Amino acid sequence: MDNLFSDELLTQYGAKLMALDKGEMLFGQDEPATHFFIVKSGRMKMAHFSEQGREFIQGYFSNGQSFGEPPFFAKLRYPASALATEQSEVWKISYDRFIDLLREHFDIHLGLLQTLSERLIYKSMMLSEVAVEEAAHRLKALMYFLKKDRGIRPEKEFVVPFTRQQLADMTGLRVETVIRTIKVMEQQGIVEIIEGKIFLLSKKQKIEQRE
Amino acid sequence: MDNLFSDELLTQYGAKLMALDKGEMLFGQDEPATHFFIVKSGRMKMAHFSEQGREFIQGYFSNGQSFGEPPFFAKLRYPASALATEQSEVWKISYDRFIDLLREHFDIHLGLLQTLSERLIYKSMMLSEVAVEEAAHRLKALMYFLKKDRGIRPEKEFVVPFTRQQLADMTGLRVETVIRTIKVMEQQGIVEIIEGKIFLLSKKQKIEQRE
DNA sequence: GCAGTCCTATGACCTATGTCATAGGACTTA
DNA sequence: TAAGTCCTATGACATAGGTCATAGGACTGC
Repeated sequence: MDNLFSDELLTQYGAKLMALDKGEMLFGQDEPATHFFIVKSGRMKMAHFSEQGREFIQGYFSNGQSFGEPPFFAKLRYPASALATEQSEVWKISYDRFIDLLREHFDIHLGLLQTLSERLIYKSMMLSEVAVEEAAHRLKALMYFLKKDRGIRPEKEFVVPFTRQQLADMTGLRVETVIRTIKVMEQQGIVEIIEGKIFLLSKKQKIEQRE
Repeated sequence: MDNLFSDELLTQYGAKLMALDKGEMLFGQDEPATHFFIVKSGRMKMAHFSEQGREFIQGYFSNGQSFGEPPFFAKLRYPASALATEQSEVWKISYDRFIDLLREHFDIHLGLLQTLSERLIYKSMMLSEVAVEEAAHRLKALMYFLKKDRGIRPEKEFVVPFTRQQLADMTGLRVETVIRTIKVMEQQGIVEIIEGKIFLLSKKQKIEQRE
């Protein structure tokens, strides 16, 4: 999944490789979407900033993942900004040549449909979580989604690869609330905290812990 | 937009027409997505229900609009339930034949990518709104989106086609909060309330009102 | 024509989470 | 080796919006 494009294919259809330093912005929210992108190396963050400067993280993208497609296909403006969280290389793709690529590669076209579908499901899930659930429920839903998304089997534990600040910015909570809620979840045996790292326990581990 | 499929084409690729009474459920959340659907007549609502019974409306779909594609393409479970809000007819489409349809109709395939892209932008927008903005901002963002989405020109006013309860269920607010917030927005000259209906004013009207 | 349901509306009170202040540890940079 | 910066952590307090109760109007079905 999410490795639909080989470097050769991208070059063949006119994609250009761009280098970004850590912290550098690739595009800003409300700019017209003239291109879309695929991460070759490093990691990109898509985030929205409110007028008061509050950040909401729409997603992280790394090796082989594409981003920025929705406004590109819908011919609209980017709803969020894209920033490199570390030194990164991304392929930059323009419209006409890419439509040719899709026309000539059905499997890629279908794969892209699937990628967008998966992302839509993530957004739907998070939207109903953030809209109606409280802090602990939101955090649990996000962590279990991440675990499943990374292909970790249910019976294994999962080290949450984000800081509390990042979890806060993905769930619409404040960092203090995440810290406090995670602590409560530890007491409830849902997670374990070892040297600051959050371990999401499997059901089996939860039962063992209770004994 | 959103009228990619003719009845003939759908019949040709094995779609079946289903009739639904008002209030009837087409599929429930967490069921495996074996089909996806296109509205022929009437109106469908996609909504998620929390364990406490709180409803969150993911969207409404009517004439020619498709729904249920994301879990269908991602081969996952429906993240929400689909209910008829009035007597409706929907086309029911199964996987294999539909993939053939896409293979043989590039424009429809691309159109579907565009449809999902637009929906992804709506979700991204609502997600950051619900996550970090307060009641009035969320309601404004939703109403302006709906206005634009229905192709109403900015200089024209827009009659919001939803009840306060529906607005609440689309923004994660409570109906009392929506009622109170809309009243404040009326005092601020953002909307006008005539016989209970909410009129979203254009900028021009706002200025006139202030005079 | 009236019982039931949905809608808008408003007052009183409550609470989950935000806000602000402070602090110590780990890591990076100069 | 000191100054920044980011991270986790905790206490005190504030508040937006939720909750609950109540009510009148419009509409629907019987």
